[in-house]
Amino acid sequence: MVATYKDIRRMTGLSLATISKYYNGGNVLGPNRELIEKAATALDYQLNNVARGLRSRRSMTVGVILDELDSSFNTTIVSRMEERLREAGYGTIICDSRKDAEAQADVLRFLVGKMVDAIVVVPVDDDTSFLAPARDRDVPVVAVDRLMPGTDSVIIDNRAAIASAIQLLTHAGHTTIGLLAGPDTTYTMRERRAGFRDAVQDRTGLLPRSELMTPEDVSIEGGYAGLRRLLRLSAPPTAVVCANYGFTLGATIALNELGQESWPALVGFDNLELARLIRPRPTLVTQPIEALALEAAELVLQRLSGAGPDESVTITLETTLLVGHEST
Amino acid sequence: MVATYKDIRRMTGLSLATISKYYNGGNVLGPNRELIEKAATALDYQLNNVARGLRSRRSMTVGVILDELDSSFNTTIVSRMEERLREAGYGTIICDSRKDAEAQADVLRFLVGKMVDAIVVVPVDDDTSFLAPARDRDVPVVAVDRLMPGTDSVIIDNRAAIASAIQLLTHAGHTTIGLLAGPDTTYTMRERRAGFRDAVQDRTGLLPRSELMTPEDVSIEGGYAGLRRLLRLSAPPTAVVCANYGFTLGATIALNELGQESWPALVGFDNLELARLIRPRPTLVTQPIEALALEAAELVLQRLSGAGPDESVTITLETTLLVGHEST
DNA sequence: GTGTGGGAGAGAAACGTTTCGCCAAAGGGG
DNA sequence: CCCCTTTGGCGAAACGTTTCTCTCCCACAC
Repeated sequence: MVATYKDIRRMTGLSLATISKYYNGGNVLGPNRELIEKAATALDYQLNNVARGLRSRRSMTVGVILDELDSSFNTTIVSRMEERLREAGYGTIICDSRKDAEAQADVLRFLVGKMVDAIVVVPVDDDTSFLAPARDRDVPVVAVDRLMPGTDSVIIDNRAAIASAIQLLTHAGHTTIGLLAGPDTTYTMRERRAGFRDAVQDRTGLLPRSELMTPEDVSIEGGYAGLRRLLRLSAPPTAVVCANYGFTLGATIALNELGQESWPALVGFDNLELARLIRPRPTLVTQPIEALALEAAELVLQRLSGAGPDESVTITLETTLLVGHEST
Repeated sequence: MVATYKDIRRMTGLSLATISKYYNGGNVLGPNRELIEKAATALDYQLNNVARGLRSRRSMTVGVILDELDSSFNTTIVSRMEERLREAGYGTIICDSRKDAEAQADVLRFLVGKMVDAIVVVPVDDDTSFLAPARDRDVPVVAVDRLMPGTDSVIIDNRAAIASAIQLLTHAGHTTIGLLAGPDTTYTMRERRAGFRDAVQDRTGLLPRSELMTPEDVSIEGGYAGLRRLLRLSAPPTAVVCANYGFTLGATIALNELGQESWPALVGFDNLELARLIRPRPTLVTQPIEALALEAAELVLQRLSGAGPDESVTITLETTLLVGHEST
């Protein structure tokens, strides 16, 4: 049988209220503290967080919904956030929505039913209606990597990120630049696409031709097919920007199957580790993923402590450009 | 205010016991069922799992401890397991021990304190003593990818995996084969090393020279340095087996920095996706990671349902060999 | 007609905490 | 020396479920 306050009461003669105070940082006299500590170790006592959660209306868990788990971006987010939240006493319940909006809604309900104190989400698209069950029950929600109206968000400056890539490429003399980006259904892709259009116009005075920036399937395959399509154009780009990590991988695979002489300059996204491995070594827009995770965690903790403004908060972080080898 | 059974009682005139029965699959008359359903939707009722957990002594959460989160092996494990467990109503609390035994012990205590119903662990080493708090409280533990005495385990047949690689290589005429493997501190590495030694002896009649199979740092860097060291030997191997994914990556990086003419045949581990990307395209020992995850999930659910034998269970899965391009 | 058994429901007691209201003693300022 | 506040502590009532024990009722077999 697992020990409870009652066992400690039996051993110490103190009341449950005093024991509770001890475990919650209240005022307890030194001798009584020692008594409780002795009893607790003798009984191998472990506080029952479920009972505590019932009374105090806090489960001390945070739900995290990811659009996919098999991406280094998301695993870094989870790893850092989990660490920070655990430090603060919160458990992290993870759910993979597999980029499926319906699954995402299910999962959110699941988490609300699990009485999580807050929810962090990397949403599959821009539709925020699935958050209703959380809102109804005043469960704070923080969106990561997506700007959601009326919701706290932690994002990166996608336009500036792309602009820095374009600046590098135009500086190196490129005038025809292609973009591998996904459809406009997610905030992130929309911003990167808009950032591309604006930056190209800014630098070259011309809007990029539409066939240079059609949307691709957000996947390695999409990047592969997209790069091949770009190079088959009658006036192919001399440089290509990949709007995320999957496109970068796919484009690199495509390049590897081509002769080296036809390689365009490539600017990719994310994942430093792989940069060492793949050829050509691309210039990379690197996101401050760990900082993103920590900001999200702090925002959650702030909301849980009841602090923070009434309106929703948006935190924007900047990327850095890691210049590669054969890309300019 | 969030609705409770009492609100449903007020609306239906039924007792709490009956309402509870309804939510737990007991016998409730049709009309009363409808009454409850109506009241529940009208009140937007959501069952409070914390209260339920207190009374029924089940938190409906499972803790998962990973030695690292940034590995495709582990993310696949988590993703599949989470999906299966959620299907069964369990939330998955994830913790990253970052390959640190002390952190792992902390995290286990943290999870036990969170009253998880079971724990799944990919342990950092062979020391099982950190599991004591779980054992003391009869929290079932399932180890993944490690054989732990006295603990349910789901593993792959590491010896057979390596043997299949050696068979392929010796069949192709290789007689001097190197191994990139980590130190003997984890079960997995020990098995793969032993499998290598046995298979080489089996096939060539000779034990492999010790300098062909010294331990490396388990990391991409270790694979990189290890491969270079092997090729600098006075009698270098004509083929190299990498005992895990990191070694495979590191060795491939090293190969890419060498002239293609000096490439040895390479057999690596895991990650199909990357196999498309890297050159030379290695032969890969592929583990049934999803099956591993599902077996682990089923084992957990079985233990949670009270079924299963008294002794600890070991489930062993087989790998397949995915023959690459330039590896034979 | 009389047991018997099970279905359906009710009341009340858990489950292990936190918290509310109350009290006694100690400390401090006038 | 008295009043007021603070400190440490106590008992009891929550928190929202599940579960134990009872009762009623009806069908069924004998």
